[in-house]
Amino acid sequence: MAAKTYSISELARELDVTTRTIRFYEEQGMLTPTRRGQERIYTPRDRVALKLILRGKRIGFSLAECKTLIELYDPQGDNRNQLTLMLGKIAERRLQLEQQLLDIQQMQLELDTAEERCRAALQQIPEAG
Amino acid sequence: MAAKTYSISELARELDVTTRTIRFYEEQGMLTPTRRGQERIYTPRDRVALKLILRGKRIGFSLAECKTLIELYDPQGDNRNQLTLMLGKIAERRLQLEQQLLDIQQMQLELDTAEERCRAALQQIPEAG
DNA sequence: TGTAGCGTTGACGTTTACGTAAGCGTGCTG
DNA sequence: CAGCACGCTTACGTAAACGTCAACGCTACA
Repeated sequence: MAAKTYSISELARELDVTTRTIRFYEEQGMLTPTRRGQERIYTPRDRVALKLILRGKRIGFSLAECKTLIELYDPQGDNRNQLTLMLGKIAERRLQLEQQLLDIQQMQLELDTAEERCRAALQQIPEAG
Repeated sequence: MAAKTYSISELARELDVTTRTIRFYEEQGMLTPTRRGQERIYTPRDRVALKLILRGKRIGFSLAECKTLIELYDPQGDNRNQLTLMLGKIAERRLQLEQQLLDIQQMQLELDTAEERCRAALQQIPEAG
């Protein structure tokens, strides 16, 4: 059974990006859809890669960093060195993610106090019109 | 007692950015140090603002977004509309942070399986030299 | 048959976030 | 007093991440 495939505009609609963006990611070697003639055909695997990219971007990774995320996902590891390198990259990412968690928690705290200040200030205003 | 102040290079060293970057943030209206002649003098408040910017950047906020973070921190709220607007912005940020938490958790899971695959593959390799 | 929708390939434009270099003043210090 | 560290402004350069045409090909369909 042939797995489902997607057109570029299907993917674009579903994941809320432009087709230009998808083609750009391909230019950068982050996606490698097959072709039917000229037309790009995307597999579920391509779709996953694209989602990885977008998720990475949401937490501020550069496209280059997203690319390594895809490499982590792809089972390309064949020799010992590659694999050890890969484990290193993974550990690096973990550290980065943990820093981001701290940053987010810190920001949430700051939003708490900001909101408190706002509400307090609103209390001070009798009943503005 | 006058609070501590900082020179631009002190801040740069401590927070690991270039002086160029600090001046750039000022150009963008995100920092407003006082002057002693030409020289910029930074207060602890400026330092906090800078830290907010850097933290924001680490989790992928644009400088424009970081600027609103600073506004949230600054008690500039004086009239009712401003304050209500501010509360809206705060709520927005919260949603964004929660999405980022989800993204990070998801990535951590993916790193888990990536690491597992790596280790499994390493087991397969007898004892490469 | 034309026109609307989907796809393609260039190629140039734009915004963001700084880097880099030139040229200058200030203040210590060997 | 030469040189170095530190600071300033002005201004051009640049990499990343797309946006925005232009010009074209297929297919369906009213």
